[in-house]
Amino acid sequence: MFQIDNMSHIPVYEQLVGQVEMYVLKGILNPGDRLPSVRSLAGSLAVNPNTIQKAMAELDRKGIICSVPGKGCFISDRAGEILKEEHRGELKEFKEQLRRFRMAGIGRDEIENCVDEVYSEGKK
Amino acid sequence: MFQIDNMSHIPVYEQLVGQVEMYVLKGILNPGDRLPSVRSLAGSLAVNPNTIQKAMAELDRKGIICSVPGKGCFISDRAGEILKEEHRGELKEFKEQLRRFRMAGIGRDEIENCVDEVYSEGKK
DNA sequence: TAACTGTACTACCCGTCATAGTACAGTTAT
DNA sequence: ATAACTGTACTATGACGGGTAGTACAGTTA
Repeated sequence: MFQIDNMSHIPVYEQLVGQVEMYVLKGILNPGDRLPSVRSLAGSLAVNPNTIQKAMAELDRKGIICSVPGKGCFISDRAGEILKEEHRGELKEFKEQLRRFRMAGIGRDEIENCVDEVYSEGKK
Repeated sequence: MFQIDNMSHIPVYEQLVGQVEMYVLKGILNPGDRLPSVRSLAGSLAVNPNTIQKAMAELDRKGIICSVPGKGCFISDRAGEILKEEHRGELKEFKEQLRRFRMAGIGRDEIENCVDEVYSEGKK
């Protein structure tokens, strides 16, 4: 379910956070679902338990999961809601990227093509 | 002309690289233009000369500027061309971002609004 | 000659990422 | 109750990158 890219410049714990969030957005992980334990994840991913715990702590801090000592880590009820709100906030940064594209001479039609392509994926 | 945000998590030398590239794309810096010297920039920006030099080395490596010992650093003839090509390569990453937005429930209309807004800025 | 230019090099500080090992408290099944 | 799990906390260590500090060298220009 999870996989780590050791060659990536992105920290391992951030990769984990990102993958959990992605699975939540995709509906693969749903509220109440239990994540693998810190130690089992550390074993299967060949990563130090502390690194896994760091990812769990971050997810718990954001409200994506709910860590319960002795029981495990569970997807929070508001996980999807929180993530969607977070992405909405990234729209500002998105505009900055668009402005850079425009200055780089990338035409509006090229952008429109990308949007059309992505938002047509998986449609009937 | 240049300014550094010490509170940013982005390395100073990367901020400098980004600003030079931005000015090139905006047409404020043009081929042949001479950048302030390493030491004067270090002084005015209150940054170590080594940090400035690191930015210059990176810009020289990418072909954006041409460093000439004893004379100075000058905007390369192909600077604009190189930057536009670089941004074109980022279209793939742009699509990934779009997919994340779509999964986060951001509608196509919201994206279209952003595109329209950005590509309408500064138009007659 | 003097004052500039870019460049190279070493040394050091600091923060982050990751590992390693230990320990403690809560939960669950036997 | 015991054993085996669960999350959590803590210290110590090593590696790496960003940044500073200082020095030095070679090319350019007035």
